[in-house]
Amino acid sequence: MMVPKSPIWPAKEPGLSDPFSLDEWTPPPARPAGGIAARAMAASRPAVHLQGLNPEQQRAVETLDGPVLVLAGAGTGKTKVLTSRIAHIIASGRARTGEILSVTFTNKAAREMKERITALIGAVGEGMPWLGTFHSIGTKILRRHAELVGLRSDFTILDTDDQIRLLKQILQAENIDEKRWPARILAFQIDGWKNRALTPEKVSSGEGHVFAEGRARELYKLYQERLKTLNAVDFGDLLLENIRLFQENPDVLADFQQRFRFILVDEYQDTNVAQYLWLRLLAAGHRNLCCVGDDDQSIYGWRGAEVDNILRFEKDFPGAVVIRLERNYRSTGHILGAAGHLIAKNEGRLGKTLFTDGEEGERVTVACAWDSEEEARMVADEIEALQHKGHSLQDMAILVRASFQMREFEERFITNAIPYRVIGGPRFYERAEIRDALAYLRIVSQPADDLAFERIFNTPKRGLGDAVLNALHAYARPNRVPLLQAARVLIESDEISSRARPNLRALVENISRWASLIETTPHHELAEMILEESGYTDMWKKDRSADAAGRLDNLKELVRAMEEFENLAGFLEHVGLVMEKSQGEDEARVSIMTLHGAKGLEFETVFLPGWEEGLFPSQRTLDEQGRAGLEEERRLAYVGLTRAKRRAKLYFATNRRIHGLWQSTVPSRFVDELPPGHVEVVEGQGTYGSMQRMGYAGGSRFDKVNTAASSYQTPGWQRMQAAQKAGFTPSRAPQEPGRSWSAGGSSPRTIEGRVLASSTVQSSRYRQGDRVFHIKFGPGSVAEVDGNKLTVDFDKAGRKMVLESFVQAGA
DNA sequence: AGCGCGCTCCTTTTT
DNA sequence: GGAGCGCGCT
Repeated sequence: MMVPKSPIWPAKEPGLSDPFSLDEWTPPPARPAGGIAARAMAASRPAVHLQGLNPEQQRAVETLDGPVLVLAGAGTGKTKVLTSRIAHIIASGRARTGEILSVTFTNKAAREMKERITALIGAVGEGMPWLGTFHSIGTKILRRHAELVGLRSDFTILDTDDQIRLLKQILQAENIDEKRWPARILAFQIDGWKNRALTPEKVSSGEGHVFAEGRARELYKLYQERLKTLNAVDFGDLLLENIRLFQENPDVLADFQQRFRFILVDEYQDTNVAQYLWLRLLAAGHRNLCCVGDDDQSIYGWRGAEVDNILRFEKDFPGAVVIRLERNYRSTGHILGAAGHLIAKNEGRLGKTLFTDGEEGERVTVACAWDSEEEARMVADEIEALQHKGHSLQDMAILVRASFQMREFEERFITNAIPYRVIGGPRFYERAEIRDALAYLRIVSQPADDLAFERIFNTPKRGLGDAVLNALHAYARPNRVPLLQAARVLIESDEISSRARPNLRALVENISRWASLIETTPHHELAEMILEESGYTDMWKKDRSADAAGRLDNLKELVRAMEEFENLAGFLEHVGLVMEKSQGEDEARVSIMTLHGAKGLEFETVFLPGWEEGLFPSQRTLDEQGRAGLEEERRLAYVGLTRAKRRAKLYFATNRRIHGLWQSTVPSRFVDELPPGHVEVVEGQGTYGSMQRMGYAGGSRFDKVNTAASSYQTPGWQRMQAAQKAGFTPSRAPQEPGRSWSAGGSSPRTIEGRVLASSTVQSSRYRQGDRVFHIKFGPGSVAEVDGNKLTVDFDKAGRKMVLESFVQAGA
C-alpha cells in the first residue's frame, strides 16, 4: 500500500515490534505502580464506564491503539463515546489524566466533558489538565515556552477588537486609505491566512495582492512585528506560534509527543488547517489519535474549517480505523427520514444513514406564511397551542438562519406575552464596559500594553485628546518604549500642553500607584479601587442612558467573578479566552437562536422559519462559495432538522422585507428536497387567507396550495426579468451545473436587493401621483420616485418603499 | 469636545 | 430600514 508522504507521520518501520502495543507498554520509571493495579482491577470487575454502550460505541471506546475516526451522526452519543473512552483509558491504566490530550472547540463543550468524565470516574476527571479548547491548550503550551518564539510568558491575547484597532494604526502609519481598505477586511484576511497556517512569508504573492494594491503581505508582516513588540498574540497566533515552536524546537515537540499518550478531538469536521497541523505534530509520537466528528454537520467553512480534514482522515493517518455511529437516540423516524433524505443530496460526504428503533412520530410540517410577520404569528400560535397541551417552553426553540430574523419573533412574543430567551449575541467580555475595565487591569499589570493604555487614556474623559496621544506616539515610536513610559517622560517636558499635562500626570501616577498595590491587595479589591478612583464607575453612574445601570451590573459581575481566581494574571487569562455571560436559568422560556448556535443542542419541538431561496440557502453563500456553499447550507438545514426530538416545523414566507425593501420570495429548494413521505404540508391558519393569495412560480410540490394566479405573471415581474436580461443580472457566482435558476418555469430568485436597488439609474416609468397596485399592499399612489425605488402611499397599508418591479400600473 | 449629517453596509461566530 | 462610523462644523 502506498503510504502518503508525510514528514510528520512516519510509517511504521518494519521489523520493529510496535512499541505502543499493549503488551510492550510499560509505565515510565517514575510512575507509581497504580497504573498496573488499576488495569488488573479493570480486568476483574465489570467496568462501569462501558455499560450502556451499543456495540459500535463500545468499539469506538475500546479501540485505543492507533488512529481512529469516529463518524458520529447527530444524536448518536458522541459525547458519551468521548467521555467513556477517556474513562476507559484511565481506568484501564493505559495513561494518567495528565497524559491525555483532549481538545474541543468551545469552552462549553470542554466543561461538559469534564463534568461527564467526573460523573464516570470520580474527581480524577476534574484534574484533566489537558482537556480544553484548542486555544486554551495552545496558550498553556505557549506560556511555557514563550521565549522560544520571541514572546514573554505573560503575553496578552488580543481579541478581534484589539486586532482591528492595531491594524487601523498600521494602516494609518502606512498612509493607506481606510475608507477604501478597511481594517476589518484586512483582519479577516489575516485570520484566514492564520487559519491556513500561513505566516507572512508563506502567503503567496498572488494572494497578497488582494488588499491595498498588493501590500497585504507587507501589512501582515508589520502587524506580526507590532504584536511581538507589544508582547501580544491574537487568537490565530495561539496555534500558529505553537506550530512554529514545535517545528523549530524538536526537543520541545518530542517532549509533548511523549507526554500525550492519547489524543482525542471533538468536532473534528470543524478543524482548520492550523489545528490539523498542530494535531498531526502532537499525534506523531504515540499515534493514538481519536477524532470524533460528523462531516454532515460541518457548518463553519466560512471561518476556515476544512471539511476536507475529516474526509481525508484515512489517507492522512494510514491504518486508521473508521467507526460509524448511526443509531440515533434523539429524534423520531419521520424527522430522521426527512433529514437523511435532504443531506443525501450532498455529494462531498462520507455517507451515513441515521436510524432509530423509536417511533415514527409526527411528520415534519411545512407551512407557508404570507409574510414574515404572519410567519412569526403562526409560530407564536403554535407555541401557545403546544403550551395548552402541557408542553414546556423550555423544550421549544426557533432556529433562524440570520439574526435579523429574530426581531420579528421577539416582537410577536412580547405582544403574546410568551417568555423567550435569545441565545447568542455579544458575549460578556465583548461589552464595552467590560473591555474598558479589563484595559485598566491590563495596563496596571502590564505597563507595555499600549492598546490597553490607548483604550482607557481618555475614558472617562479627562481632557486628553488626539494632540496628546500623537505626542506620546511621536516619542514612543522612535525610542521604542511603551506609551505609558512615553507619558512618564513627556509630563516632565513641554511637549504636552499645560492644560493636559496635570491630567496626564494624574493618570500616570494613578497607574503606578495601582501597580504597586498588585502584590499586597487582593485583586478584586484592587479592581474595585481602580474602577472607583479612575472615575470609571462614576462615568456610568452619571450616564442617563437606559443601559447604564446594566453596565454597572456587568462591572459588579466582573469584580465578583474575579474573586474566583488566585491572581490578576490568572483572571486575565480566563477572561480573554473563556469568560461567558452568566445566564440565569430561571423560568421556562422559548429559545431563539441561529442555526449555527444550535449545533449540539436538542429540543422537543424545533421551529425552522425562513426557508426561502436567498435567505436559506443564503444567496451570498451561493454567490461566494458556489456549490460548496450550497452544500454547507444544506448541512445547516440538516443540523436544524436533527435538533428536533419530536417535532420539526418549517415555515416559509412569500414576502419578506430585505434591506428595507419588500421582496417577493419563493420557497427554499431545501423544502422541495424533503421526502414527501415524511412531510406534511399544513394550511396556514393565517387570518388573511394567505394560502389563497400567495403565489410563487415553479414546479414545486407546493403548487397544489397555490390557487391564485402566479404573481410572477405580473407586468412588474416581467419588467424585472427584462431588466435582468438587459444586463442587471445580480452578481452570481458559478452555479452548480444542472440546476439553473431560471429553468423549468422556476423564476430567477433575485434576492439581491442591493443590486436591484442601486444598479439602475434608468428613470422610472412611474411618476408622482401614479396609481399602482402591489401584491402585498394593494392599491396606492406614488409619493416619490428614486431610481427604481418607489415610495408609495398605499390605501390600506400606509406609506412603504417598494421596488418598482413589484408593482403594476393602474388599480 | 460634542453633536449631527451623510455614507456604507447589511449572514453565520469561537477563540 | 437602521446601525455604525468618520468627518466637519460650532
